[in-house]
Amino acid sequence: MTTVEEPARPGGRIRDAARTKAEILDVATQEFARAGYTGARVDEIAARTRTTKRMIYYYFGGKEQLFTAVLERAYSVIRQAEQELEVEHLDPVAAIRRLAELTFDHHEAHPDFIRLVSIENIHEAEHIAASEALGKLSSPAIEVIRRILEAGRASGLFTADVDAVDLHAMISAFCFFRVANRHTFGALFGRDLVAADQREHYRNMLGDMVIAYLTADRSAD
Amino acid sequence: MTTVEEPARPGGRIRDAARTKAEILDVATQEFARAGYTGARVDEIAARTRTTKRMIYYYFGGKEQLFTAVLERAYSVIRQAEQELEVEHLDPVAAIRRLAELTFDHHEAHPDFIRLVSIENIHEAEHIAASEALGKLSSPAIEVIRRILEAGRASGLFTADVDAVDLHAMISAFCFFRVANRHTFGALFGRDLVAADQREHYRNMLGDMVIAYLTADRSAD
DNA sequence: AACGTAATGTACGAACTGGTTCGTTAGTCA
DNA sequence: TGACTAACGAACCAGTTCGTACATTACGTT
Repeated sequence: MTTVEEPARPGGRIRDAARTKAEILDVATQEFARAGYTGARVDEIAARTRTTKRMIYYYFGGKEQLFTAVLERAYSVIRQAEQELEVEHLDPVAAIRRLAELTFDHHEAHPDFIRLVSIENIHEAEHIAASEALGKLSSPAIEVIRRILEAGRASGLFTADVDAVDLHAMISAFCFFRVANRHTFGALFGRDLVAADQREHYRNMLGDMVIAYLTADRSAD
Repeated sequence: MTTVEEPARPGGRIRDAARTKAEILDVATQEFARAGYTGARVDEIAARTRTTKRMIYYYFGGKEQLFTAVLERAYSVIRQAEQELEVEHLDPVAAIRRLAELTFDHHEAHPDFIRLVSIENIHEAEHIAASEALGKLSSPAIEVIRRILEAGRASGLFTADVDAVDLHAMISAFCFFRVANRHTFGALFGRDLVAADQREHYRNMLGDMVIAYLTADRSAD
């Protein structure tokens, strides 16, 4: 992730707290994502690092806190990406579609993050709850959605009175499922949801779905 | 799940292979869903059974095969529920909405199954792949969807040329996400997607979304 | 240059965990 | 009724895993 590649000074150990910490986090992210929280091995993480297991306990305290730190950094990467949303200049329909596509792309580009979230849910989000950094700090994307929805309603393009968090859930659900359940879905239905030649198809499907929902005539219900 | 409660004959051990196997599967389902594959403890499963760890190895061979057996039975429960779909007499719009609601209800009613699927995806569906019973045997729900879509297109109600498997993915994504990611979503956005008083809201939202997608005017794109 | 502290490495141990060995009992069939 | 086998239980074992005690070294400061 944030790996700062430094030319490994040969012979003698180097002292670089920041690099050591970052390297541990990088490897830990991979290992936790690969095998789950319980399946991840502290020894394995240490072995794939230029430092030793001792340092994991020195810097993070233990396996549990290490996993929390991994989650915190993984979420901060997403937050950063969401900050860069520049959709104010677009019309509401295009803005929402753009937002959905960015979410789609981000999920596809970060399968490790998706796995970490799945794992954290198995553990009922206890690490997020224990984290001061992550607690109740909602995504800035919600604010963006809220403003787009407001503009869409004002201009009469959006018929429905949709909540921003709900719309975020709808978009995330589609993107998350496609990546997270790729394997069981593929095994059971013989279709790879993340196949490269299907990418545009599903990306359009998501946009169509969201726009259809927001602009649908709900009077017939 | 399929627990057959028998009055525990006091004193002396009883011999009932079927019941012992079923009881092991019941407890194993809970334990695997609770802690994940690696986190689940064979000793713990045995302890919560009226039999011993020896029997787990006697009947299933090992932890891996036990988990596979748990998955097989969990999926068979869903298959059975899907078989009972009676939507042929409904008009296409009502039929799709009905199907979506049944999926919604089933996911909500079986959170353990959702967790097992999440866990199996972390392990890249290797157990499903190793299972002869589950391999490439697609859900009967797909056939139902295909017939409804056909009728919908024929009557001119559905504008889009949507694939049955894709629509199944769309519906599942919403239902799955709501249950599977309940905890992280709740921690991050302060909203419980599975709260009882929000149930109707999300159930309607799913139906509206799917119908909007299927009946939308796609000519403007 | 001496020194103090942050950073690092080695070796080890106690508890746990999946799996097995060996022996026992209940039911059934000739 | 006696013997044969499926079903079962207790104890145990070998490998693993998180975590720590102790020793050591690099680097900034004075």
